Amino acid sequence: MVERADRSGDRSRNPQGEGARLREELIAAAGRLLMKDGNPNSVSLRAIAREAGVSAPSVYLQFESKDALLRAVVVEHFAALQRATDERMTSGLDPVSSLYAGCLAYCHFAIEQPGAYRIIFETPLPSSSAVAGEERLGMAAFQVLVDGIASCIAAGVAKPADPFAVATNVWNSMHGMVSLRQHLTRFPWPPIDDQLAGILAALTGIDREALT
Amino acid sequence: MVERADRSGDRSRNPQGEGARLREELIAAAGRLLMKDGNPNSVSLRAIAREAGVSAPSVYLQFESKDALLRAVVVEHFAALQRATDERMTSGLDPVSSLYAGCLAYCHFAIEQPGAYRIIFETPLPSSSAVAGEERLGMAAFQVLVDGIASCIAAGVAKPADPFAVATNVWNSMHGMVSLRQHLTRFPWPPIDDQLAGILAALTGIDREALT
DNA sequence: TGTACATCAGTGAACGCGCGTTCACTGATGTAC
DNA sequence: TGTACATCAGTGAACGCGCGTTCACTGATGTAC
Repeated sequence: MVERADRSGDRSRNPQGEGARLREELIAAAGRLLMKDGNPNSVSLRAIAREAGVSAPSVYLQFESKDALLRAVVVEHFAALQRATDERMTSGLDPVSSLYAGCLAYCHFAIEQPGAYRIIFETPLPSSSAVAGEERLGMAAFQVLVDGIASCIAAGVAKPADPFAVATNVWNSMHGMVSLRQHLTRFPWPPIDDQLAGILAALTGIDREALT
Repeated sequence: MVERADRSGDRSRNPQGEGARLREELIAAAGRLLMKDGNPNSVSLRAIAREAGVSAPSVYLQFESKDALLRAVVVEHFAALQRATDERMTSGLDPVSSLYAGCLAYCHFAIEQPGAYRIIFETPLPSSSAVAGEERLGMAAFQVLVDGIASCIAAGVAKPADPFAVATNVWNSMHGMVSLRQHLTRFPWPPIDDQLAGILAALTGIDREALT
């Protein structure tokens, strides 16, 4: 997806007509910074430009403002999270293991890319049309979880309930698990897959033994 | 607890020997700022001093650095959260309604004081002796939840399980509920007490109808 | 009782820094004739 | 084929700002004689 991951210093100018590549390079650079330290608030426009091997004003060739850059970064990482989750969630195996695999993928993404995860859910986006679009995207992603749970209910392996309400609970719980793990690293956390299986079983009524 | 809540401008110097009062005033000022906007990262030392009606250098009469001030703010708000929760959790009624009341108090605190709640769990504290002390405090607070759940199990109203593991799940889920509510305000959230009751019932095995 | 002095809460000016953003520019590459 | 010109990616210097922190100070209050 990202062809060039230049380190600062050895970057050469893009060929004519390809200036827009810088857009992807900047988003990738932001991703690298977010991977290093988990605090998205400390990621400055200048730091991103530096990481991309480019001067700060160059950012304005591709983005209207720092806010626009950050928005693009959020959208990109959100898409990555969605991709990782959906792939597993719709893997076509039985509904229970699909659901479990999808949820586990969500947790792993959050844990392995804490900065990316945090910027998705903690970046304060100003109310604008761009946000409305993102909101629709978010609901579409959430719907995949709702469907996964509905499938389990339909298959008779989860207890009958409103799939939307159950999905809300599952998602909330996963978010709590992964974000507390990020900040309270010394708490005696159980293995993430065990904890997830336990919570999933309790919230959906799926047999704990069926979650591998 | 805080005697003086002076607005900037009308503050008069503390009487001699009472200079340490400024310490509480600064913490209270930080609290007011955190109540207004939920983003703890945007709370600067200068802004806190301004809110307290005092010049920026005055902070250094009470705190060694901005970090020390922030640490004190975290400790203060953490204590407030613990107080609010413990009061309800150990209210002496039957174990189920105590547990539910305690958890609900936790959620309400987080929702009503989002800035305070966020600073407790999101402030990156450097590894130091102060942190170890805080960690012990945190575990003590968590133990109250563990005990509440253990009581329910002992009373035979919650299904037998490791209380520590169940408490971890409950806490994680509550954290997820409240922190996502803060950031995704347009999601169709169910009423917090309904959602909490549902999750609590599922995770502990307590009869949903027993949670009022 | 009055006066000199110590204590102590709090300040104003200044520092160097990194930030987001603007502006006039440079210099390589492609195109027209 | 060579030359003039347009296009376009990217830059360096500068701006005003708020930040955390330092430093020498001010001025009110209490104490000693």
